[in-house]
Amino acid sequence: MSGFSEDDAFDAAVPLSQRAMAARPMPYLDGLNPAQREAVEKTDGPVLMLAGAGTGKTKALTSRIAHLLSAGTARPNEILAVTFTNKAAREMKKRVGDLMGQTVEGMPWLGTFHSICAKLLRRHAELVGLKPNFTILDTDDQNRLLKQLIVAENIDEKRWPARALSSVIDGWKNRALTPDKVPAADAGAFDQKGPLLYAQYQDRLKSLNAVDFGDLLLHMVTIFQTHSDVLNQYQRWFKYILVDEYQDTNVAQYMWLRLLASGHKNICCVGDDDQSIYGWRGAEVGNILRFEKDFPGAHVVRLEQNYRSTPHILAAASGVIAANQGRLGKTLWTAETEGEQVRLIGHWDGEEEARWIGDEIEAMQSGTRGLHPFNLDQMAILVRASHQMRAFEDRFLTIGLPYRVIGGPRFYERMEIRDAMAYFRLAVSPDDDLAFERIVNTPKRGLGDKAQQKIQITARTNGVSLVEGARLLLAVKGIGGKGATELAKLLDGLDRWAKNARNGAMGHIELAEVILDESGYTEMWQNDKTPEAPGRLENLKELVKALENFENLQGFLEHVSLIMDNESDGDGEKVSIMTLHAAKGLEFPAVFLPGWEDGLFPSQRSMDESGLKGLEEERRLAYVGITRAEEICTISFAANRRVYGQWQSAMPSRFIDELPQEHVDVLTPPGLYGCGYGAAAGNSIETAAAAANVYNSPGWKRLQARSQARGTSQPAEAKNMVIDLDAVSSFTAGDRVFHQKFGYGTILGIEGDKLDIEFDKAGSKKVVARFIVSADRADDIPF
DNA sequence: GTTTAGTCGTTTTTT
DNA sequence: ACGACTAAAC
Repeated sequence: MSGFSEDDAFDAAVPLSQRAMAARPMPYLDGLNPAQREAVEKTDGPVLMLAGAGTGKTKALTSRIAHLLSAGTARPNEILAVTFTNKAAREMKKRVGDLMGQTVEGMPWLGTFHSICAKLLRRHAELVGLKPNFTILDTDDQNRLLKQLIVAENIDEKRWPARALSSVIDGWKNRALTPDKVPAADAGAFDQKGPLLYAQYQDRLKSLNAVDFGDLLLHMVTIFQTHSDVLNQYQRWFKYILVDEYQDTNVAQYMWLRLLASGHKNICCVGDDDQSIYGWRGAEVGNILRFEKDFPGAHVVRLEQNYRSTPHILAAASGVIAANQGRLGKTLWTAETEGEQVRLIGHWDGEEEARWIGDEIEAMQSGTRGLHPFNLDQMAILVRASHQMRAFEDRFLTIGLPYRVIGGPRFYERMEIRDAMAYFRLAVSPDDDLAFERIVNTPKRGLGDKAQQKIQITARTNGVSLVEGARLLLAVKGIGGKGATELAKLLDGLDRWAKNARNGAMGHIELAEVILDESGYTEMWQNDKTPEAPGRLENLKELVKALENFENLQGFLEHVSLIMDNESDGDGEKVSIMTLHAAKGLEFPAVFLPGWEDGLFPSQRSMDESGLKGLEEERRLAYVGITRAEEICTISFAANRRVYGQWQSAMPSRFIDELPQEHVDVLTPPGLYGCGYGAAAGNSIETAAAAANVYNSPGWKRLQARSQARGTSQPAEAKNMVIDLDAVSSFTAGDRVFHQKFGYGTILGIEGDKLDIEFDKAGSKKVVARFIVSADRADDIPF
């Protein structure tokens, strides 16, 4: 194989300054504690770095790379360093660069599992029947393809939806099972048709010259297993292997690593079994638990000194996680002695919880909580499930508290971005059938199901792409009316754009703008009156801006499927709202953990589906949540919550009882629960009755009284005392207005700096005036 | 072919 | 409660 030629260029490129560093002292070792130093200096043989939360894992990992490089033990291109996310990879690259005191030229093999596998697979694509320029399908493409197969098999797609099949198939791919290796035990999957459809799907992918995310790993494992010459090359090449977040690896990733490491055995895996929270998507905690068996003679280093949280917070987290079985075991400690206890408070319902947290954030921001003032960026709300975010969004919008939601749909999987990309893909390669299907009737061109079917049939009978099929169909007048003119226009445009893309008559950025313009796609959103439309137009602008970093459309498309992140909402100080999963790896001075109720957290579904295993993963999630906090950690729960429209009461999370009392400051007075109401209610009528009771119950009154007395519950209105009269005075009752989230509405009245608005879709709300735009100006919100 | 009513399924999410 | 998606009416 000639696989290495392109990277051999790096050999000669090792700068002299870098080679000379071997002779210099090693400044990167100075800031390390003994355990970290051990993890850095023990370079040879298998090493397991058990790094608890906040123990300087990334520091150790990057120092280790710096050590290998500056001691001359390995060249940058001989180190394989894998992460799970692009963000982590970027961070590591940057920090290695910082440590080396210069930009490290190279490190071509520092990246995510997927991006590294994509790179490898492009070199060896032919070994699994692909061309090197294969396209990488995302989940949406994947589902549409599976749906076609399901329909073709005459399966009721209602009862057996494509998403279910895709998760079955992903499950197999995560376990490195090709269609011929699916175990008999799984034969019944997806109504007995799973294995068959899996095989069909793989064939279809091959004929499209495409792979899905799982294939990137799976194909490489297959290649390594069946072509020992290729495997041997890489075993020799990658002298040192480093793996981040090892507890999150699935079977396929594990096999891939083992195959690569079995030569030199210089593999260093970093992880924390207590932070394994991705079991539901194939991660095997077993991988990290088994490490010493898998790699005999493994050296285990424990990083246990925590630099992030106060002693109380650490103790609370330890208390919770201690209830789990089968841990490798770590005891976090800190040199800190000061700090607040973990705060715990119960609320009447979810809305009150959101109200209280909003007030508390404002209080902490202004420093009226007896603590130093906190910046909004330093505070975060971490929830179990994303639907919990809504209560906070609603509340914060009403009181005018700036917030940012982390997570949600990724930039590149938003509808408008995917549509635009489909246009670009077609301009670059007109035979991209999936792209054509996507945009043929977007914007509406009068080409519905029937017209599309005709195109499909024409294309198939002539053995050509859909674009060519459409052309043929048009030539024989197989289609008429508005659809025909529009289709002709589209094909015409595609030709023109393709020509421009090839000859480079205009810059690729300009070309992208022209495509979006001439296709009528931009116009479609400009005419759209839904509240999302302005945001979508903005996203399109951002997409075009992102093109600046690439040479041409082709290059952009090559990388975008693996690399695009949504790092857009960076401006301004805002409170972060995110799921516990999204918070892993982050830290905040102040953290709010709402919704600690049994059934919500731990999630009932998780416990039902995975039993004790599920519960333990939920507990690790609790551990992750608490350990995100540096100074203040506030856990809360609500007695009642509206879930799927129905009021339900719940018991406080069992995890709350696992918090060690001496490290918790209980803001909740006793008596809210267990007074013979609420908890035992069986149906909604009883619940409603119980609810009415609770409101007047002595326990509830005590809770209210005590909260007032302690000063935990007073609203901190200080900030809103200054009424923004300018903002208010530009409106009068009856005005038509527009709001980013709620859409269009009519002003009912004005109260202070809040406007009482009846929204067309969202109902009536009181919203701070500065979030409101007059409806006739909604179209030209500056982008 | 497009609009509108009705049903269904609601964790967590990267690549 | 709500949003997404599908089936029937326009």
